[in-house]
Amino acid sequence: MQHPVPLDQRKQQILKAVVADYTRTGVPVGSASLAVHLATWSSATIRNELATLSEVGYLIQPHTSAGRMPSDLGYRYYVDFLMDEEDVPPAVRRQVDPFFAVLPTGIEDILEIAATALAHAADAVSLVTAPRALGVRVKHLDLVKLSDLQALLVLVLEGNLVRQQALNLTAPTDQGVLSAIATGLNAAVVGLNAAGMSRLPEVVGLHAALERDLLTQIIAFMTVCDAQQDTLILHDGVRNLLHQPEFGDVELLQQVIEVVEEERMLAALISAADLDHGIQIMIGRESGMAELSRCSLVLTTYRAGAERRGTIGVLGSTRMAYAQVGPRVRYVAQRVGRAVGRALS
Amino acid sequence: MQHPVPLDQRKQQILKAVVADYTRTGVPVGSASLAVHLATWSSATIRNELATLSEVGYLIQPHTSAGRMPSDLGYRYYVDFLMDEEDVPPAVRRQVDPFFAVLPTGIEDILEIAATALAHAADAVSLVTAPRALGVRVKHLDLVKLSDLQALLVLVLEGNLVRQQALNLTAPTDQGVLSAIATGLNAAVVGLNAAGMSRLPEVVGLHAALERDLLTQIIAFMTVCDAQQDTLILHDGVRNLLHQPEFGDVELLQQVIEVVEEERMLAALISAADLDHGIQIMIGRESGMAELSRCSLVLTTYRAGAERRGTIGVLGSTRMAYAQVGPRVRYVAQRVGRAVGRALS
DNA sequence: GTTAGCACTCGTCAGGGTTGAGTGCTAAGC
DNA sequence: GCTTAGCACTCAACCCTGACGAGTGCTAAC
Repeated sequence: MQHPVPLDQRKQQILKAVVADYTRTGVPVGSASLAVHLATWSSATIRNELATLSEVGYLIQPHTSAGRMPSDLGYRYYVDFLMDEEDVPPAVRRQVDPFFAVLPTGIEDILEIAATALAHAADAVSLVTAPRALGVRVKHLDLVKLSDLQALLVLVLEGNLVRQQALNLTAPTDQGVLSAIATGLNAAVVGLNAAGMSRLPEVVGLHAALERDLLTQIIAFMTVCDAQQDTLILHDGVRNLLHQPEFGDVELLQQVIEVVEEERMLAALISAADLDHGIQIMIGRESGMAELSRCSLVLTTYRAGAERRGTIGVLGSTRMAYAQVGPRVRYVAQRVGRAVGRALS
Repeated sequence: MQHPVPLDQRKQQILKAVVADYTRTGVPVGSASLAVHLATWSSATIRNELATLSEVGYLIQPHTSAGRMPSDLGYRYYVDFLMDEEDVPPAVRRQVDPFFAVLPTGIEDILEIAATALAHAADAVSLVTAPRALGVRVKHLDLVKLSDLQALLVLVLEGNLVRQQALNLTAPTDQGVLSAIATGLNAAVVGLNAAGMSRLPEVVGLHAALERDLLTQIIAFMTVCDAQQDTLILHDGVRNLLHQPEFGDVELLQQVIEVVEEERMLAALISAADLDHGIQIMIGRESGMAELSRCSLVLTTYRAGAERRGTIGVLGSTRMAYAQVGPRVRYVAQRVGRAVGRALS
C-alpha cells in the first residue's frame, strides 16, 4: 500500500461523514446534507474541502452536478484511520448463537451452518473454507470388505475428520484377514502423516505383500485428501446482494455470482488474502479481480484446536458498513472456531 | 390434471410453433412470423386460430397489440402431447462425461459434480438430493477413543455411506476395551437397521452396561442419519438464470434465489414431485409456490445400486427448452446413478 | 479563513408525438 | 364454409423536449 495523502482534522471528519452517509443511503452525498450533520461549518466550506478530497482521489463524483462518494482509496483511508468499529449488537448475537447451539456431527455441517449464520449476520455473501489439515496425522484406520477384490478404507484423521476410499486388493481376501491387517497397520501408522508413512520400514509378516500394497494406496489417498481440503469453499447469501441498489444492474450481478459459484476463483481470491493481521479488508479493485471491482471482501481466520485454521469472511458491495461487518465476521469466526474445535475434540 | 381441451391438427401445429418460437426468442410471437414457418396458411388464418387458442387458455397476450406466448396450460399441452424430445447432442455429452471420468471418493463429491454438470448441460439451476437410505443397514462399525469419557463412533452403512458421531462414555474406558466392544457389537448388529437394533436381545458379558448404553446412542444416531439424508439438497447454476431476459427484473430473481438458497423450501418442492413416471415436469404455478410462478421444474430420479434413489433435476424459466432439458436431465441422472452405484459398490 | 450569494451544469422525470408490430373484423374469393 | 386480403385500430417502445432541482464552482464580502 502506498503512503496515503495525510488529511487534516476537518478533512478527516468530512470524509468520515461522507462514508457514513453514502453507506446508509447509497446516493452520492452533497455539501448541504453534510452541513446538517457537521453543523460546525457551512455548506460552502464543506464544498471547498470536498473539492480537495476529490483532487487527492479520496472522493469521486459521478457527474459534475452530483454529490460525492468515496473512492476505493477513500474507503481505504476510512478503514485504516477513521473507522470506529461497532460492537456486535445483541440482536445479531441472538440471531447467530442459535445456529451453533445445536451441535452438528461433522465439520462440513458446522461450516455450512457458519456460512448461513454469517450471511445473515453480515447481510452479504459469506465464504467459508474448511480448516486446513495439511499433513494431518492418522488416528485410526479400518478396512471393510466390499467385494473379493475391493476393500473400503475408513480413515479417522487427527481432528476426527473421517475419510473413506475404496482400495483394490491384489488377491481375494476375507474380512478376517482385512481386520488383522488393519490392526497391524494401526499399530504402525497411528500418529503419522503421509510423509511419515512413506518413510516406514519395510513390512514383514504373513500378509506383507498385501499390506505393502494397501499402504501405498493409503499414502496416495492421504495426499489427495490434503490437496482437496484446500479447495472446499462454501458460500451462502447470494440473495443478500439482490436488494442492494448497486446490483440493480444485472450485468454486474452476473459477474459477481459467476465468481462466487466458481470455486477456483474463490480459492484464488482467498489465498491472495494476507491474513496475518487478524482481519483483512480488500476494497474494490484491491482484490485484483476485475469482476469484483464494485465489491469488497472482509476476511479473517478461525482457529480450531491446535492452530488448525480456516478462512471465513464475506463478499459484499464496496458500500458495505465496514464498521459493523468486521466485528461480525470476527464474532462468527470465533464461534466457528469454538464449534470446530469442540467437534475435533 | 384436468382433461385438456382437444385441439385439431392445425391448432396443434400452431401451438407447437408458438412454443418453439417463443422459447427461442423470448418475445411474444405474432401471426406474421408464424406464417413464415407454417407457409401452408396465411397470417390471417393463423390469427383466427391464435384467437381460439387464447380463448381456451393455451396462449396469453401481454397486451392487445402484442403477439402470443404460451400459458402454463399451453406448455402443459405442449409437453404432454406435442413435444418431440431431442437427443442429447454429442457436444453436451462431451461436456458432461469428463465430470464423471475422475472417480471421486465420496457420495457427496459425486453429487456436487452432478450439480455442476447438470447446471452446465441444462443451462439452468440444478438440484440434486442425496440417495435416500432410509432404514439402511449397518455394514461395519468401529469405536475410536477421543478422551476418557468420549469415543468416536464410525459407522459404515450399507452402500458404503460413512457416518461419524461422538458418543459419551459412562466411565473412563481405554481403546482396548472399545475395540473389544466394537468387535462384539459388529457381530451383533451387522445387517440390521435402526429398527432391527432396537429389537436385539439383552446384552450380557463383561462390559454389558457400557455396551447397552452405547447401543442406545448408536440407535439414536442412526435415526438422526435417516432423517438428515432427506434434507441434503445441492444446487448449482444460479448464474444461468441471469442471462435470461425474464429475470432482468431483479425482484423476480430475488424471489427465485431465495427459494433456491433455502433448503427447506427446496425439500418441500422436491417431495411434492410425483416421480413414479420417469420424469416430472412442473410448469409455472403447478409447483404451487408463488415465488416460482415464472419457473418450471424438470425432475427425475436416479437409481443407485439396489433401488436406492435420489432426485435430480433443474429449475429454470418457464420458457425453457423442454424438449432438450428432459433428455439432458435423464442423461445426467443416468451418469450419477452409475457413479453412485459404483462408489457404493 | 469562512461564508452568503449566484450563475451554471446536468441527471431525472413527466408529457407528448411518432413509429411499428400486431391485432380483430369485414368482405371478397375459392 | 373455409380462407385470405385489406384496413382500421391498439398500444408498448422510443425519442424529443422542457421543467425541475440537487449540487457544484466561483466570487466577493465579512
